[in-house]
Amino acid sequence: MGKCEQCIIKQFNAMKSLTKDELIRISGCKTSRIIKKGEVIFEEGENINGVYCIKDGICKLSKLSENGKDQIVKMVVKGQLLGQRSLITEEVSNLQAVALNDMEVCFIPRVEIMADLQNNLKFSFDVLKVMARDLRESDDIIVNMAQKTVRKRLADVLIYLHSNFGENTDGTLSILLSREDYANIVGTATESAIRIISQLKKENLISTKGKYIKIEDLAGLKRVE
Amino acid sequence: MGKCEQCIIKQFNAMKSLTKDELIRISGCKTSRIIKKGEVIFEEGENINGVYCIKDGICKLSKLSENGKDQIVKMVVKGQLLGQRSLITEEVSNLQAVALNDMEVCFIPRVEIMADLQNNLKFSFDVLKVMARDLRESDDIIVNMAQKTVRKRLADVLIYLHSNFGENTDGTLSILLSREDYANIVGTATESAIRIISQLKKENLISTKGKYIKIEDLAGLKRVE
DNA sequence: AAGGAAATATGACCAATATCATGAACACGC
DNA sequence: GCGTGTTCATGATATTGGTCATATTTCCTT
Repeated sequence: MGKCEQCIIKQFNAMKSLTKDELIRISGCKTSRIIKKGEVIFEEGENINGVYCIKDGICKLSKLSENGKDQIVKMVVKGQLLGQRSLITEEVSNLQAVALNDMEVCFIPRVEIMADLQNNLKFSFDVLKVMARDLRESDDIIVNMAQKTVRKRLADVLIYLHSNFGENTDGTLSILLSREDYANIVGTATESAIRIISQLKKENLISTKGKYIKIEDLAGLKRVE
Repeated sequence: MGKCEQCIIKQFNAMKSLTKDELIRISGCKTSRIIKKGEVIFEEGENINGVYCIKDGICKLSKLSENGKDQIVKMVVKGQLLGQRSLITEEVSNLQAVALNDMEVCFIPRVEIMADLQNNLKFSFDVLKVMARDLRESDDIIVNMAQKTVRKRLADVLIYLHSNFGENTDGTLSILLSREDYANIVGTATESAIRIISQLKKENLISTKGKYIKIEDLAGLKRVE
C-alpha cells in the first residue's frame, strides 16, 4: 500500500497542508480500495465515518428527489476529497456517491481527519477554501437551473465535461455518461436529454459513436441559447 | 458604538469562538452602519474587503443571470455573517446583496477577520461548519429547482419563510417580499409567480392583504404537488 | 387630493418540456 | 449465435410555464 507522505495526489487537495508526521500517521490508518464502475461508494443517509481521497477515477454525487428522479449535483474526480462536508457537519450523508468509472481511493477514518482539522490551521483553512469555492459553484448551478433552458444547460454540460475531463484519442469525451446521467445532471426527463442530443447532432455541433459523444463545433455549442 | 465583546448577536455565528482579546481588537476597528430597505450592500463583482455581522434585519443575495433576471440564491438574516465566502476565496463577490428591510450591521475589515481565521482554530472550524451546512442547503435547492414545479417551489418558499421568519400579529408573514422577489427566488417569471399566488388564494391555502401574505392552511400548502 | 409611476392581476397565445407509447439498437449471459 | 433485458431513439399528445398585452390597484410625490 502506498504511503501518503510520498503520494503525489495530495498536491491536488488540502492534504498537501498536512505535516510529514501527520501524513505518516494517516498513512498508518488509511485503507486503499478499488471501486468498480457503477458501484455505490456511499448511500444517501449513510454514516460515512471518514473521507475518501480519490487517487484515480470519477464519481457522481446525487440526491434522490421526491418525484423519484436522481439529481446529480456534483462530480468528484481524481485528486479531490470526498465526504468532507458530512464529516464536518457530523451528519449522515445527504448525497449518494456512485463511481462513473473504475476508481482507486484511500479511505481515512473520521477521527484521524478530524484530529488534523482541529489541530492544523493551514489544513482546515485549505478545506475552508475548497468549500467556499464549491459554494460559489453551487450558486452558479442554481442560477443556471432556474434561468436557462434544458437545451442550453445540456450544451453547457458538454462543454464542461470537455474542458474538465478532456477527450479520448478519437476526440470523443473521455468521460462516458449514459443519457440518463445527462438528464440527471441537467434535471430533465431522459427522453428530453436524448432528444436534445439528437438535435445537437443534426445541427453538426456534436457527433456520437455509440454512447460516446464528440464535440464537433465547440464555438457553435457555446453559442447555443 | 457597541462593543463586540458584549454583543449578544455573536452567539448566533462563528464569532462566539473568538477570544475576549480578539473581540476587543475587532471592536476597535469595526464600523457600525444602518442600511435602509432596498439599499444595495454590495454589488456583484465588487471587492467586499471585509465581513458584515448582521445585528438586525434581513437581506437577499442574488446573481444576475444572462437572460437579465436576478436569481435570489440565499437570504441572510440577523445573527449571520455576510461576505465570508469572498473573503476566503479572495475574489470579488459573485453575488449582490440588497436589504429587504432596514438593517443594522457591523463591518469588520478583511485583515482583521483574516488574522483570526488564520490564528484561531475554533473560529475557522466554526466558519467551516457554517459553510458545510450551506453547501448541504445548496444541494437541496439545486434538486428542487431541477425537479419540482414552480407551484411546488413557491409553496415551499412560503412555508420556509413562515417557519424561518415567523408571522406578524395578524398572522401575515413577517417578511415582506414583492411578487418579483418571489419570482426571483423560485426562478420563474413575475407573472407566473403572481398567477400561482392568486391560485393558492382561490384554493384558500393563503390569503393576501395588499402585499402581505398570510398562510391560511399550512398543512394544505405542504400537500401542494 | 390629484396625477403618475410602479406593482399587482389576468387573459391569450405560444414555446418548451414532460409523459406515454412504441420500436430499434446494443449488451450480455448462456 | 440466440434470446432477453437495457439503453437509445422518436412520434404523438398533454402540461407547464413564458411572453406580450392590458387592466386594475397601490403607493408615492407634489
